[in-house]
Amino acid sequence: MKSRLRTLLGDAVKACVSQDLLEIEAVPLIEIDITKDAAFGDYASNIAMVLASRVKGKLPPRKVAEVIRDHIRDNDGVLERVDIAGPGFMNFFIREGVWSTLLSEVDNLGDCYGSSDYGEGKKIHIEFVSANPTGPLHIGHARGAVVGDVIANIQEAAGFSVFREYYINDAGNQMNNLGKSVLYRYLEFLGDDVEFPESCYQGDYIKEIAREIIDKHGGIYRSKDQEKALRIFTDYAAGAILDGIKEDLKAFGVVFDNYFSERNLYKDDRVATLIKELEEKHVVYSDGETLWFRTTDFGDEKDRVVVRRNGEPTYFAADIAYHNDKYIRGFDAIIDIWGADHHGYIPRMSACVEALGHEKNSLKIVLIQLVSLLRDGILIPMSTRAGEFVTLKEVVDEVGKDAARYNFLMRRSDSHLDFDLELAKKQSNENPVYYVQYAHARICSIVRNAEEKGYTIPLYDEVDLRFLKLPEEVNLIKAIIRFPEVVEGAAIALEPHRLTFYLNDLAALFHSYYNKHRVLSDEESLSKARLFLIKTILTVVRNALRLLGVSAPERM
RNA sequence: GCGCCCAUAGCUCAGCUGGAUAGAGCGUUGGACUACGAAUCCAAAGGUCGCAGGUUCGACUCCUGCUGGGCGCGCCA
Repeated sequence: MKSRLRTLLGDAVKACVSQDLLEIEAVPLIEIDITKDAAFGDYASNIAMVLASRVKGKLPPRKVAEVIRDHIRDNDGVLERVDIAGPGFMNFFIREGVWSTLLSEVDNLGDCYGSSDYGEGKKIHIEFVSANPTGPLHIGHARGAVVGDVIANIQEAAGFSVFREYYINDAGNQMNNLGKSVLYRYLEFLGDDVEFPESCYQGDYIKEIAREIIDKHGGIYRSKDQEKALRIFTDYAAGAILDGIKEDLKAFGVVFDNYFSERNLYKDDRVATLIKELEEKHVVYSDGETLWFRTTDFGDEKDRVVVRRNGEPTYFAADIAYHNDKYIRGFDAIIDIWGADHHGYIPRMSACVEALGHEKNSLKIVLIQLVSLLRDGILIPMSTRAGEFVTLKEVVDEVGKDAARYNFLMRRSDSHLDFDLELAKKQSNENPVYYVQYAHARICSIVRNAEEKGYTIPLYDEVDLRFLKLPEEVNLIKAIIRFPEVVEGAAIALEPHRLTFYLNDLAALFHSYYNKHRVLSDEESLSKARLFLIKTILTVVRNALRLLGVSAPERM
């Protein structure tokens, strides 16, 4: 509807311009807003006010609005009337009955309703989670996992071709640390007198891995060359932990197309080759002992080291190579999901993108703020280093996938989030997941009821939608029609929380309607019209929940 | 010291990229089950949008300064 009006209005403006009624340099973006007050119609546009200041001869906004209005060609008869109000708003009143005709689309598209071809199939790479395989995922990773996953889903629905990737940081010295940690525990178990260093990973999962190695191979590594043993332990531990991470993510509904190992980048000297290329482009320079990236040329506050004095490339060097690789693989746009504590890293990363010759805004970075885990309002203290943390798996096991995911999606991702375990478990009105799911189950229940009474759930052509004229019904229809716009908006803004807010609104409209009016009554035509209406609500709720990765139960 | 983010109802947060009278949930108070599921609904109370300027037809939104909180500023990852 919105886009329909936008074309209508755009054409009208063009007509005015071509008839020299309005002299302007360029037609600006036509904005159509949904009004919050029925007195202002259904949609409103500020176009006349925007144009008024740019028009040669400076016409008053209301005058501009009048001229535009006179040139609107509403061939389909969508509009009841167009008012000009306030300082120069154009208020569009949609003809009664037009709304319900739009429901045919919901019925026709079914599971696809809400999707669009906005993205034109462009290839998008989205990287998220990307936690080091040095320990199981904890609750802090969970939010990024869900937000990344849902952004990917939304992008797909908006017509992009999406590739989900997890970057495995498996090349730094933290991996050595991991191997050492397991090795020490291993030797400890075998009775050797070792002192477990404080710098090593303290978590119990290290012991479990050590125990596993003993179970499989006994003490054969005790006598082996330490360096060799360390390498074996490192690889084993990283593999085991990564397997666990994959499992935990799967249980959380997060699945990747690819796990990309940082070590891959060092094969065939790919990092070194790229750095050489960058040197030839003069974006990397040497000061005699270290190599620097000239990120200041692209807005960073200082240049960054890519190869250390000792000849070792930095993490940053690998990251340049990784992002370069994404572009080489042919992605049109790249989305990175990072913890908010990495925000200082953004200027240098987007500097790279520019230096590599790509458009600056082809890389978008979504920051995820920290999560405070609470139980009954009391903060649960966590420390990754000390191995004291609540894992993702524990949370999912305790509160369930649906509640966990939904709770992480209820706020903008760049604002702090309190996650209360007891609240997330409560099956009450304090927990918004159930509010939405309940609406779904409730509709399913009505449908079952209707079928028992001999109704078949009607198709669009089988009902007379003129029966739906209650204000509650019109509001519901408007909300249903809005769904594709919400999905598209969320995709453009990379803001999945818009979906949860929308779902809450829709569920509220439905619950209120349900409490006030009966779907199934003695009047058959009315009942059928209403059955059709709730069927479209069902479709939207189910589709939206699917995008969020939350189940839509038929009974609860 | 420099940079980034945040500040909206008692609490937790939205506010659709500058629109008309700033919204929702929780909490509080009072009400609704002899009809499709009360995990629901209805109503009321609750605000100097941190403070002060500026930009314009119009500011919670953009700019500057200040106050208060979070984070970042490694040849760590």
